[in-house]
Amino acid sequence: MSWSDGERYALERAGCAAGDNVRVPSTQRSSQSPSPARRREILETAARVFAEQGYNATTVRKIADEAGLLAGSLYYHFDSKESMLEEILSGFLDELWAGYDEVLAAQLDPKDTLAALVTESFREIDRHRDAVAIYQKEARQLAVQPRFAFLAESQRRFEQVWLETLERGVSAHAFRADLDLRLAYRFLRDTVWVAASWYRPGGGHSPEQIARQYLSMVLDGIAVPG
Amino acid sequence: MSWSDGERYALERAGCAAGDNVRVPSTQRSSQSPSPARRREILETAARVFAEQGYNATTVRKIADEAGLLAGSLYYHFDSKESMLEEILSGFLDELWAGYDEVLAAQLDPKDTLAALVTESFREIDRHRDAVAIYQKEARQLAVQPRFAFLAESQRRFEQVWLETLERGVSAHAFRADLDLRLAYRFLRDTVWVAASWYRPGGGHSPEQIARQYLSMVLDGIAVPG
Amino acid sequence: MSWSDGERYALERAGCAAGDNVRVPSTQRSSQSPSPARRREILETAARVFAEQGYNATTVRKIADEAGLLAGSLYYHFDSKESMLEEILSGFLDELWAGYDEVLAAQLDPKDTLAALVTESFREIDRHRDAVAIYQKEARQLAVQPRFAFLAESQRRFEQVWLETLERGVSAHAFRADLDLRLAYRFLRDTVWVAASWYRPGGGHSPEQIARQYLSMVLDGIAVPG
Amino acid sequence: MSWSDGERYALERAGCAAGDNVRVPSTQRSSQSPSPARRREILETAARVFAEQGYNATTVRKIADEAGLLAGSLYYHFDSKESMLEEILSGFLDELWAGYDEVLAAQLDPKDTLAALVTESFREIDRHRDAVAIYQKEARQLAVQPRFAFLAESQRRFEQVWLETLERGVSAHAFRADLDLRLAYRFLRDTVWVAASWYRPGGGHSPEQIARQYLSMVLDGIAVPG
DNA sequence: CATGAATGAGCCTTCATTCAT
DNA sequence: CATGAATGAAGGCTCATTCAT
Repeated sequence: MSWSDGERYALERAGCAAGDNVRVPSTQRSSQSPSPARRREILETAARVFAEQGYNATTVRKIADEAGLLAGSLYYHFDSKESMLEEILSGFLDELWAGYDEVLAAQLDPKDTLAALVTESFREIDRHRDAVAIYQKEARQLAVQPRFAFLAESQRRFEQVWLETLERGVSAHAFRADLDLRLAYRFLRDTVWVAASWYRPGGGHSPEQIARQYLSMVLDGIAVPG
Repeated sequence: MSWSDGERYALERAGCAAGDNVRVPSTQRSSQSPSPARRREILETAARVFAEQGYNATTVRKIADEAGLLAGSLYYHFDSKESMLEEILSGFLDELWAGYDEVLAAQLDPKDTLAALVTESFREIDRHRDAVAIYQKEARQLAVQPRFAFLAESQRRFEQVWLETLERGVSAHAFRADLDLRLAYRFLRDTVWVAASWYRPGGGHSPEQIARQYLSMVLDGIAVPG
Repeated sequence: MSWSDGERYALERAGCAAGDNVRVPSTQRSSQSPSPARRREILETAARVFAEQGYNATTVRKIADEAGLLAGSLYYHFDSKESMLEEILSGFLDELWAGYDEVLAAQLDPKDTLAALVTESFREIDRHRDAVAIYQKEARQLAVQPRFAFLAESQRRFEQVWLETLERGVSAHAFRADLDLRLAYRFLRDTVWVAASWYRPGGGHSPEQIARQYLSMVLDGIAVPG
Repeated sequence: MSWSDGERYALERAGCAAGDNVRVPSTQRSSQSPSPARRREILETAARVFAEQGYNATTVRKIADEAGLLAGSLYYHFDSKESMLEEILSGFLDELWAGYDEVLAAQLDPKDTLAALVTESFREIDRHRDAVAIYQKEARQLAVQPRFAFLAESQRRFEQVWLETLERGVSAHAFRADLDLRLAYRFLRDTVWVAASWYRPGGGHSPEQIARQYLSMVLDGIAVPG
């Protein structure tokens, strides 16, 4: 398998200019504007603990301990445990969609689009490992709550983007015609995102390297053999 | 892609004679001796709710409600919420290993072994959908507890079996030689098990059909072309 | 001043057959039906403590202590601290309106109606002293909450009943024509209900005796006529 | 009913020279020396919010918000939330007693004294509406605390003054001899002060007008004399 | 077998208060 | 004078678990 220009484009893309976001974050600094540094620090701590122990199993005390303050003090920065979760997830999704939108705007051919999306996904896993892990574990249950409706919306758009790409690929004879596309979509989606459960940033493989390997396995499976 | 004898063997296997279990369940009828029927009924209810809402988010009262008794009454049948979880997971793993062991005992060639393992996995997903979903979500955190050491042990053996199969396949020139085998292992493992998160028993596709599709995607990716 | 038949009717009325209630209590035993005895016991304790210390200043621990159980155990009987408050207040208002409705149904002349209403009020103070005290102190702030809308509704009907009685009395030349009726209404209303703040059941005066004295002052004044 | 000289005296009295205070306020400028203007502004805000929401239900942050500073900044001006309350209540009582003392010093006859006291009370309601409302709601619970002993002391003196006036009136055949004086005292006291719960300064009626109406009802009753 | 009632530990959250800047 | 950030003590509530009946 050799890399097309499109794939190269995707794999080399470095900057992440914000495209049109999927949603406007409802938590734009809950009315106050406390020091963003401390705030982000706490949020990253929360994300890590949520990812490690699960959202429900995580106590705010634990977060506070790890962040070096008392449980009550968290509430100076955040409205609630849930609002931390919301901010973590929406922050991740916003960036993800910024990346995806840029890929889509490039109007690559189906195979290159798929490669670029996969690569972008691994980049997001690299950048938001904790958020992705949380997302994997909690999204299904959260999505039914009005507050987390943006998760459901994101899932919907996600499916649409990937399915369209697959369909375009089938039409263009880039992907096998005998695929059950919904199954293939799930296969791809899970295959990529579950990686967050074992991926460790800075662990020998760059996101791009992993993406390349995954693509090699995945693509040569669903591509029309040549 | 055509099906080898080994694959056919795997796909047709119906019975599930218990092979040598990985572990002896410590919870064989927690000291009382209630009607096994009611007991299983409750356990299945618990599994369903655990799978739907997550173990932590599930209250013992919710289980009781769905099973048609009061929360306190559960403790006649089970020692604790945790012991229900343990029984659910160990029951699933015991059956899984019974299936795997039978496959391994057949000493098929690498490609057929892999096919048979994948097929067996989808059969277990079909039979223990809730348990698999719970396993996916909770195993990592549970495995560190002594009580759930059998999870870690199972994971270890799981990795060993799959890696060996892959290695044998590379040696036999059945699988591509340029694979990062650990990556390929994770890829396979996740790809198969995550299916539990969307699979619905009796939903148009039999486990064997899904297995075949997955194998088609996966195998033609990792198989040596040509 | 001598007592008319109507007043005598009011003062002698003993039984309290439930007329048409103002509202259906939304808290009809929150889905369970735990022993009504213990439930009422706790509720009376809560009412007493609320009346003594104020609703906000009362901790559920305090209620539990006084009722002889642990704080958490209250939640077996009640959904929340607020639901106890609701039940206390609605129970009182339901009985009050049962009494008022019976008085109104008797279609007495204005002066007798007023006397009967005042007497009935003192009877309710006697029976629901704590509830009345709570009502006095908290109603204004509670009434704006949807959950306690029945308070506002009751106040509205209350004002209507009393104002009508006063107006009929003025028309019938039973009450002075030079009164500011809204002022007189408030005067009467407060005068009667504030008594709950100092009234002690079984303290020498029966509700009927106190009602008689109050009526004497309200109707005829404290000054020596002439 | 016509107005005696004494009543006229009472109704026309405008100035409010401070007589001998009941107590020396312990909070005279809590150790700092901030601008008295800002201080009073904050105190009035606090009084308003206390009156609206109740002392316990009022957060120090709410006061700060309404006063246009941060919660912590209040502590530059005041020692504590409680000290604000104390200052509000003592300020009101000091002025009230200044007025009462002046009335008493005039040595009017019982009926005129009573009229003057009532009128003075309505004037205080007009001037210190919030403080009176707070007093009504919180005094009972506060009075037991050493810090608020001045409330109990004031109540004691209050009762003494009114009871004496009533007794003098009965002796002088100005008031009915068949009254239960303690009951009459409570009747009068409540009747007057509860008005604070609905009185709105600048709402059509001057304090003197309301006082006149109340006196008319209290002294002569609402019934047409027979 | 099941219920009703209670326990007690722990959770999220609130809030008066402090204090360095 | 005021702010930003934190403290620490409660407070309301949940929930797994127990146990007499």
